[in-house]
Amino acid sequence: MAQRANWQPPRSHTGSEPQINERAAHFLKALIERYIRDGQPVGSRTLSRDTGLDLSPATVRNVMADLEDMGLVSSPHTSAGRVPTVLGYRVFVDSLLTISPLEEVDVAQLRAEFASIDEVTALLDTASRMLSGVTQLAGVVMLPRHERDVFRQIELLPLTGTRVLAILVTGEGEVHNRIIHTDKTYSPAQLVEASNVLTEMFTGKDLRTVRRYLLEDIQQTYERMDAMMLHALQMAQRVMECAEHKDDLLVSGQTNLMEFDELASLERLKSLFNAFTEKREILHLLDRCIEADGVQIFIGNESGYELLDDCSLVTTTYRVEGEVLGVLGVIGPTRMNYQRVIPVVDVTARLLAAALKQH
Amino acid sequence: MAQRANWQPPRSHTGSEPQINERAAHFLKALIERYIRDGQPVGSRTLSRDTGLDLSPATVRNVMADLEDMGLVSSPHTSAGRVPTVLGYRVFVDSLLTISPLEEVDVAQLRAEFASIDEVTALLDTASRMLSGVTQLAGVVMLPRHERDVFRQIELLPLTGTRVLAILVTGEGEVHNRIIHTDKTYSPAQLVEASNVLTEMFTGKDLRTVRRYLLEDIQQTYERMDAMMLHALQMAQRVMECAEHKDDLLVSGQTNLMEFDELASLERLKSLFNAFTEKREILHLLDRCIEADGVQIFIGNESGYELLDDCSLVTTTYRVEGEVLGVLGVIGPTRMNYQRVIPVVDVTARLLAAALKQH
DNA sequence: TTTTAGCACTCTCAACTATCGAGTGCTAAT
DNA sequence: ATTAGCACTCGATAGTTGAGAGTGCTAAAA
Repeated sequence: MAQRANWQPPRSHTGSEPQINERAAHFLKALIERYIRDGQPVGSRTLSRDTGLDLSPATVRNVMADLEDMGLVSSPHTSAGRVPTVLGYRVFVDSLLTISPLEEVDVAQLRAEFASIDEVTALLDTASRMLSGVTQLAGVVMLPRHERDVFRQIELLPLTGTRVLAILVTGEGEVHNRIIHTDKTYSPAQLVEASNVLTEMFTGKDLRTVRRYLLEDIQQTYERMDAMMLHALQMAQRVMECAEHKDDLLVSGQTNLMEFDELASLERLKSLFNAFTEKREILHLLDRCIEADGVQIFIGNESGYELLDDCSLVTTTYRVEGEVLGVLGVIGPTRMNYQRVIPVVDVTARLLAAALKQH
Repeated sequence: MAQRANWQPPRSHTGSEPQINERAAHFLKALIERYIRDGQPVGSRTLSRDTGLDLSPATVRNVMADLEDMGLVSSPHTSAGRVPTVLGYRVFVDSLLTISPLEEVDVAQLRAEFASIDEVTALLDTASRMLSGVTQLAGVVMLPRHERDVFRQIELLPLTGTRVLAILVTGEGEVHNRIIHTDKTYSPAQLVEASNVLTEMFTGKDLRTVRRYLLEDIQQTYERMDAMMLHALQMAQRVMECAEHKDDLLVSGQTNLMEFDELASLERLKSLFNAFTEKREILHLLDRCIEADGVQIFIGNESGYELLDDCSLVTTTYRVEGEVLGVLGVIGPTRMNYQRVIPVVDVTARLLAAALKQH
């Protein structure tokens, strides 16, 4: 039940896809599946043997020539077999792929892994490890946006000088802390009072509301406030500034990518690994997936990021009660086992969502 | 002043080092310096040209044969030049190396980088990036142990069920938070009271003292306590359990290591990178450096960790007021520029210590 | 006794060649 | 529409060769 992949085949990606007849499609599918398995260009002889259809290599060659004209396959050189192009993968993934859901036992095992975990960050971390562990690719998890988190309590503690440590507790036990600079020094008692004022004022509201209030309403009621209040709100503003940009990226299993010879160039790997530590570019890319419904796939250069040229990205959102919390997925070579990866990503997102919901 | 390297040459590492005469030492030094520069085996012709001494290649060859007998150099094959062995590097590093302190302008620049930073973790992160940036190797920073941190405040917040969010503030604005499970549910008011009791009880004491109290004294005064108190202390125990093992590792610039051909094998890199993400082994190794005074160096297999076989580790401790806080350093290929790396590690540790002292 | 020149020798590296095999495109026959 | 046949292309592999770098040894020179 839970693990049925909600995969929508006919969502075309780069405009319209080439029209191919049934037999050609059959061969394309066979070719890509074979290529994904072996990583070797596939020749006409192999293909004529492989497919159920009883056709001679010569016939297959004719079909392949057609597929090549359509830009779905290409040959590395004259006397090698054919290899799928990005467009070929696209067609494969959009309309040829047969997704079989994960075994219920596997799902149960994954679910159990989540069950023993308490903290949100630990859950996300587990999800990322799970993705990379199961697929043997790199797993990525974009942390939930905190927009919708519920303000719960704020604590202000004096440090040396004009520095104040602010601790913001949201939702079910998320702690954000930050050091802010104030224009004057406050006594511990003053800070306690400010904390109390703010906590009372905002408890139970979500952060978006709080932020809006701080930015807009504060202007209007400006004159009517006493000094204490004003200072408290100014500090709150500083704190919220940071809570905004807290969304971050968890990556695991990077080193799995070293196993694939299509990525084996050190230069490639280096830029890829740098991207994983910089996180910025990957975050941008994942941000673009946040609106999509269901599993989304970027193949090769479709992402627009040169460093992912020989890679594919399979993502989906995870959500609680309809609200999108974040994006997770895997990054691997274009030649990855989509048939398996897609349901894994799908299920992981569902399980993560279910686990998060309990909090 | 601050940047004078406190490098103690005659600290022998693996027992006694071979006795070599002055001329041989001179050649060994020249050979290693050359090899570090070019990465190519060094031949007798080159060496006779390079060194100030006016000796023919033939003479150099005799000396090299001696050095080879002593196990200080080796030749990859008959007709290649010589390459330093681990033992050769050891001698070089222990007694041949001339350390020149960093330029004052460079030091000032690094100092400035630290100056603008507030939070402790950010400082450590900067140190790590600094190390990798300046040396073009991988920088590692072991986080300070929290043993000596001062207990400042504890906050207990109820979550769903019997879960309680504990927030512990130590020193100047370090926040540790953890979810603990209790045996029964507490009302918010009860938790507030417990927080107050604990905060009053422990504020100003260092964590080690607090922990000792929790483990020992608690037994003795057991009967005389009221229920509230007992519960509070039990929770405190749980919290302290975690604060102990919080010491962690920051790594940056891993990808720099991909540039070195001696590490270019994917297998090697993979195990190295895994070690960086696992952190466990590296932490163990750094732990062993914590007692040493001044810069410490592990060359090749000296570390005992197979995965560092072709690597060297240059570390030093950073301390505030005599108290060792942690260890930092760089990891790079055995063929690294020790002459430059050693002062960089040394200075970074001093600057970091100075920056930390301000808190 | 130390240093050096000379020389034969070893080994790597790069370039070149030959060969094999896989796979193709095209054409003509089925 | 499909297939067999055939010439052709290209990559991979192995073997060959020559150049170059560097060595160890020996005998002569300092």
